Amino acid sequence: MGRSPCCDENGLKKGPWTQEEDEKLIDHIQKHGHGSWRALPKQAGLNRCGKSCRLRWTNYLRPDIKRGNFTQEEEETIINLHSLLGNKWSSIAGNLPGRTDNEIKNYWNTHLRKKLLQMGIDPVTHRPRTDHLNVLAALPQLMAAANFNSLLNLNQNVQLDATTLAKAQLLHNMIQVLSTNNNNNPSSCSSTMQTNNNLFGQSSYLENQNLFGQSQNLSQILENDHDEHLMVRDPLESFSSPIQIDVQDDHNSLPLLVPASSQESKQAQMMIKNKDITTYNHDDTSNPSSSNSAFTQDHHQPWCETIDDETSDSYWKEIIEQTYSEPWPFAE
DNA sequence: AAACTAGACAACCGCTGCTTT
DNA sequence: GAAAGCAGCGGTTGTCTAGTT
Repeated sequence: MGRSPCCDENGLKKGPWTQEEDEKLIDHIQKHGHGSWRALPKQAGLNRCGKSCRLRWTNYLRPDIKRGNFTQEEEETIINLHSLLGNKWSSIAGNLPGRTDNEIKNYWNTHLRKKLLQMGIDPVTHRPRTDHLNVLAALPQLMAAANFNSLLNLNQNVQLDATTLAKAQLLHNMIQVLSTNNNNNPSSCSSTMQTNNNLFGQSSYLENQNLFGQSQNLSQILENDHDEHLMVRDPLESFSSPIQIDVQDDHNSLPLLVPASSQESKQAQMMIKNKDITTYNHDDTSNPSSSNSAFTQDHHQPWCETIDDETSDSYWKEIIEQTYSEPWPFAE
């Protein structure tokens, strides 16, 4: 497709538009429509390329453009759609009347992306960040209080090398944190969750995405009993009882931001394509496979795969070093 | 008051896909 | 079927402004 860019032509003005240029463009389009963008500048008496005119019109001068701050509803829609569509800004903009792809893209990059990062959510995958610095942000204080000696005592009858022991201890403490947050006091959850609540006024996103993402991150040690609670098998189960975590089935919660399966993702994209976004509801009880159980059983699979792939020694070395703020004590 | 920095957003650039010739 | 033309998309850059030192 060999074609030289239209803006290669010499002498055409670039940069910010003046009011006079805006008026010329608006006047011409109101009278004649834009027709061929390539031909428009000449017809309108503008020393610009057609591309520049099109962008100026679609992103700024169009009369149906909505100005002003994004509402919370719009924010949620963008995040939701972004989790389904990725950086398909024009598709996202198609579901937000009055907003342009450029505006949404800018808003994402300057606001929403940061918000998600602060919440410990990867803005690309819409899953808990895997850099474990954030995932484990709440751990250090608890780790300090952890009774490592008791673990050693408990392990006296088991042959474990130091590395395995450290891994087990870390998992053990992570589960303690998770079970504490869930069993004792829902309001005393991690700061990450509180941040999330502040953003959306609801906690469901994080309950689905982050907290249980963490639980399911430990897939090798968890067992889902397919009811409304998760049976957490402690990695050191020979030394302690399984921990039960209650899962609130909040029907008033926001829809899941990430489809439970690739099939569901396709379904969502189809609906968006058909401008039927409002009908996309993960909690559709008429279809059991799309209910929350889909999340708890299927959705976590990629996340588990991730952790499975990362259970190398280097991965653990990094986690343990960061958690204990000490050098890896088991260097080869 | 000047210099510097960071955030926000408008605009540009290069590429892609569709349509036309 | 190939080449050319075009509009649109997404990533990136440039510019402006407000806040900080």
